[in-house]
Amino acid sequence: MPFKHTVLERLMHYYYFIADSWSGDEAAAVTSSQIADALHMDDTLVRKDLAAIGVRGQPRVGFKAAEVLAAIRGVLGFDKAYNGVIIGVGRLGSAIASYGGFERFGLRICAMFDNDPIKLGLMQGGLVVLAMDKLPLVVADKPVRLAILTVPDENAQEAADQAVAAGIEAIWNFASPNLVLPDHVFVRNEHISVGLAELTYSLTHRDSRA
Amino acid sequence: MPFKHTVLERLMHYYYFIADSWSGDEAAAVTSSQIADALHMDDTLVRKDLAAIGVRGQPRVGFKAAEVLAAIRGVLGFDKAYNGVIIGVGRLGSAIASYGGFERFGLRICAMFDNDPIKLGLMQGGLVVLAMDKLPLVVADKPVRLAILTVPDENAQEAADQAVAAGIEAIWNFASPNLVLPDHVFVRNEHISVGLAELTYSLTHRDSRA
DNA sequence: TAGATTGTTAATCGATTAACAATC
DNA sequence: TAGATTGTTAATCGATTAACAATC
Repeated sequence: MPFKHTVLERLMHYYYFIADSWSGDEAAAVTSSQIADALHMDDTLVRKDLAAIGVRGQPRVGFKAAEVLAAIRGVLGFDKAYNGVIIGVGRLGSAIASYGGFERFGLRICAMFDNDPIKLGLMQGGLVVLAMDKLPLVVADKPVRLAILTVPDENAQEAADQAVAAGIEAIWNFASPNLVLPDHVFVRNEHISVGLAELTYSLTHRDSRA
Repeated sequence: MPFKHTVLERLMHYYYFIADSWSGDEAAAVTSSQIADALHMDDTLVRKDLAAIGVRGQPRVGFKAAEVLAAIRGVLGFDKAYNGVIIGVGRLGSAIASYGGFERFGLRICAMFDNDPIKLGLMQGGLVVLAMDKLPLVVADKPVRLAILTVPDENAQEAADQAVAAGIEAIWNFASPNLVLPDHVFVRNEHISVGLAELTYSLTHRDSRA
């Protein structure tokens, strides 16, 4: 069942809302309209989404919070462990390395790579910086499935090619260029400019609203 | 005309593709199918989008690249200047401060704020770090319309409230919590976990593909 | 039981694609 | 002119919402 991007987004929102408001009580229930109200959406859509991931509710009661959380973790893959590496130890790469929130979702950053000799060996968020030619070894050894790409734009394609050659299956691309890669490699682009476009658009057109 | 998010994304993609492949020749043209092929989409949709932002093409020739670029800049607001501030001088805030790519889209970062006394006065990307109580002065003085929020999750709501009280019109939220703010404030959430969800989902279900 | 909530079918809505006439 | 490409209407598709019977 190929989920569209927005469904994943919604599941993530459900997850945060339920996790945040959950007492920890195994039997605690949440209704589709509680979720819908909090997220400003239709309750039917919430039930559809939950049905799609195999959660059954109870009439007059709602859905067991613990069950919903577990189902979302399962579908999104948070209950499995993945190794990831960061390629490009600039400011952004360092910031991501020091972010501790990935483990909660099953992602473990296990190494950082950079070609700048000055950065080699440097500790960043508890990780040593290795030279790019060590990438294939590390990928094969752990094994590593995900590469987080935080290199300068002009190096993005080459670094991505090296990652794919090493056996990486998915790339989280924080550089601007759209990478040209084999179809079997999954790419998620995190271009900052898309968010920026939405913001400048809203600022430009806000006078005409309300 | 309230554009949906995805339309803005597409316009941004058109912009990058045309800007990258453009010779600089004022008369150079690009056809809807050139754009569509490069971006793996239908050429009719490209023409619809371009028509929606008021660009007229020429049969047998295509659309003038320079005209399309100018129209997109106009719609997205890249041709106007905005001041922005960064609130929260952690690693991510510093990384954003040192990113030089915003000016191209009309956004100028003009100050950074943090409550940690150790960070005050520190230079980051050419900007001095100021205490949060200076925020209203700076916002009113420049004036500043956008706040980039890179504080720890637990301080996000409070910092957002202060920004709104100071007169900020839009917030670019890099923290996890969904902010509760007045309707007139535009919020763009940049939760890292949405991208992460897409990646772990793709890694979990990749075996069943192809 | 009565009534709140789920689960599901049908209707609606909007966005994308197909078809094709108009244009240069 | 012939033919490539635009512009636009009609058809399709998929996603969201409405309606309501089933359930506990």
